[in-house]
Amino acid sequence: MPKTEDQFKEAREIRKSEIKDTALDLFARFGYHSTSISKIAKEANMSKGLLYNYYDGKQDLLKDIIMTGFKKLTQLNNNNYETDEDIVQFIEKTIEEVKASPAYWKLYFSLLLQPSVYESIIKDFTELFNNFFSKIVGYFQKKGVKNPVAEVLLLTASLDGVCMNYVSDTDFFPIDDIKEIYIERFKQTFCK
Amino acid sequence: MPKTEDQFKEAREIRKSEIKDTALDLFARFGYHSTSISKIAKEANMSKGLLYNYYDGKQDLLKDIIMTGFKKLTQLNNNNYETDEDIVQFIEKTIEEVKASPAYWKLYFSLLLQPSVYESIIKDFTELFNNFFSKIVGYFQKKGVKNPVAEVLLLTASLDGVCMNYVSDTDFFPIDDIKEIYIERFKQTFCK
Amino acid sequence: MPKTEDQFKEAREIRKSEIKDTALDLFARFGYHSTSISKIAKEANMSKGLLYNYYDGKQDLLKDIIMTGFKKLTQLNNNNYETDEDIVQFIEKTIEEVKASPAYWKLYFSLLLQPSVYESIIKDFTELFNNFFSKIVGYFQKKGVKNPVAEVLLLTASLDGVCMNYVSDTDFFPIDDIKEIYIERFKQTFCK
Amino acid sequence: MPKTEDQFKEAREIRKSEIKDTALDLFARFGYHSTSISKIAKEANMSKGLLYNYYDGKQDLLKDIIMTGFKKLTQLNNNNYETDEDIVQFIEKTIEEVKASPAYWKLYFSLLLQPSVYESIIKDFTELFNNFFSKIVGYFQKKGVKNPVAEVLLLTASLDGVCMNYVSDTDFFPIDDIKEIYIERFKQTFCK
DNA sequence: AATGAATGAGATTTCATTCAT
DNA sequence: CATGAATGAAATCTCATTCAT
Repeated sequence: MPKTEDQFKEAREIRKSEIKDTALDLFARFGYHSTSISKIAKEANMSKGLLYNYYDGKQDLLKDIIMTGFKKLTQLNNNNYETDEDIVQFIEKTIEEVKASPAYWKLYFSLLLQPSVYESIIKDFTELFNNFFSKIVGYFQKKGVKNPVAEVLLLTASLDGVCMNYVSDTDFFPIDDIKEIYIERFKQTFCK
Repeated sequence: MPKTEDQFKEAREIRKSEIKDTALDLFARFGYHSTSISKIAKEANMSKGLLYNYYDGKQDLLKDIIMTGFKKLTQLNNNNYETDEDIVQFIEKTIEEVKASPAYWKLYFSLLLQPSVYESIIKDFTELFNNFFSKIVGYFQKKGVKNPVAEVLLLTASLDGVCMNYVSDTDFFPIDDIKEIYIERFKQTFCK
Repeated sequence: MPKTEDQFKEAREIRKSEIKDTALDLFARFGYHSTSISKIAKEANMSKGLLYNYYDGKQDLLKDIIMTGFKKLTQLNNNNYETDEDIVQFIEKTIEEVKASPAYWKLYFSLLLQPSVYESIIKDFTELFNNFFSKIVGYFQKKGVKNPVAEVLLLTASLDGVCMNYVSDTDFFPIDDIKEIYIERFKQTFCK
Repeated sequence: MPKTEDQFKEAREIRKSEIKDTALDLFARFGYHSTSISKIAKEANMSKGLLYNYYDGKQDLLKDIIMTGFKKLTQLNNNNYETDEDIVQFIEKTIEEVKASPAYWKLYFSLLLQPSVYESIIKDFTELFNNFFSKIVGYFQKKGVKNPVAEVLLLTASLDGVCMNYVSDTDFFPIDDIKEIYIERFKQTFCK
């Protein structure tokens, strides 16, 4: 008896998830360029051919991995950056997210400075970031700081650095202590 | 008149510098993996064969590039991190250095999370960093902060993030404004 | 009520015809090698698996396409090449046949010079052609021409050329005008 | 002692010719699609990699083969189609050319009806043909025939057919006899 | 009868590295 | 010192065919 269309679709999604998980793991551990399609297929216990049944190629697979994580992220944030509490929550959630998926963020950061790989993927990210950016600039404007744009960039850049250092060596980097200090200092500076 | 041995050596070093400069430029622009030896040789106006006369291979070339920058860095710092002024100077010098050689630091950050490429190179960096690290922990201990190690890591991670964002888009990122804010805030927090 | 064996057979033949039509269209438009089994199956609204239920493979499908057209052709001709009128009719019918099934003949000509594809198929064609050939040689012998074999080959080769040019660009090539001229000239030359 | 630039260039051209000759032979014998790069490299006694040093790929190689033959062709013709003798010479030269390079023309005809392969290459051919076409239409106009365009197309199509049949089986097809008949008939019809 | 997942062989292509000159 | 031809291993990708359901 042949499977129904829905059954096929579901099985397909499951299989794609397996591939994505495997690939993400390898990409994060060995780097995108040093991970071959063959390696991914072997690790996922399937033939190379089948992988190409699911994805158009390595870039396409990468894109799906990045986008899947990215969608999860957009669902996470309430996208409100008005009160002090909103900002603090944003910082906390960001760090929690990185703690939850260090492999994903390791991949993300490893691609950031590789235009040849990243450019084809980055568009949606930029859009999301710009949206978030303008909102949070508004927050700092209300605070009356001298240079709100620079203020936002310093905030996000610092967070980037913290997250990047964490994913680079999760066992060593005391992310929770640092989160605490960082938030404490943020409150001291902006929430009197 | 035949050249002396020293003259030979010097000429050789000059040629190696040319190669390094070319390669660094290409690595930073297109990424390490997307830059072929052929491209480097062509861009440096020499044959592939000659390039292999100077370097044992792509990795070896990369290592020399990274190490050359690294030596310059060690000469830069006075390696004293005791007074407030020392720390502020460290921050300033770091940012000035990144402004002076954005290509180098772009390459550096792009490799940071690619163990397969970086591992062979990173040892000396770690050593330098550890040396610096323990000294600066001392500074924060004297300040009486609760968690000096986390404090140092937050400082260096933030700086990392700022520098990485700057090299990722030097035209857009207002590094000077951010430096100013960052140092100002550092003084407010730690130098009363 | 279950279907009779004949009904089964007929339904099967209809399905095979659908496949053949689809495949012929694709082969003619994109070429045999550039048309994948997947594409044919999709275009024919069936699964690859089912297609393999009807045909043993790509070559087998091609063979059936070629043979079906070939059978139609044999039924068309009365196979009599004795009078002037017979030859003229042969020319006319050939051209009409090509006008009726340009896709088929495009495929045919595109395969003619690709032995690796065609060899397995060509045998029956050769046989038919030889049969036709000897008969038409007789016609020219009776006409008393010097080299009847060459005469037949020139006739068939010219027709080949005309047909090939027509199927290569049906919209542009004025096949009817050319047919008219060709027959007129044939009559002038051989039917005094 | 390193070779001079000219020596390299010359050696390169020789090597490219070897590759082209080998590939043309294989393409003509087995067809373009059924001939792999590996096979060409093996037959030419070189590694696949080296072949890619000379050509960007299979299509590029094909293009060079076709274009090389095409240039030879343009040099051949005096490009004058005014007198009866001009046309007769054109016919003769065409056939002589096909006799001289049957493999080339087999390849040419085998590609004619394969748009997926040919399209990228055909432009220059079309241009040449159009140039020739308009000139020869003029010839038939002066002859006062009813439909000069159709007349030219019939002529070229017939020649195509003759040539194609010849290259399809050079041993069997009596090209010289046919040429003689064809020219004789042409004279009878148009040169009174 | 019917599906599309799965395979595997082989095709094209890339490129760090070596080598003859 | 200097060249670019040459290699070979490995990467990406394709697709006719088989198979479990």
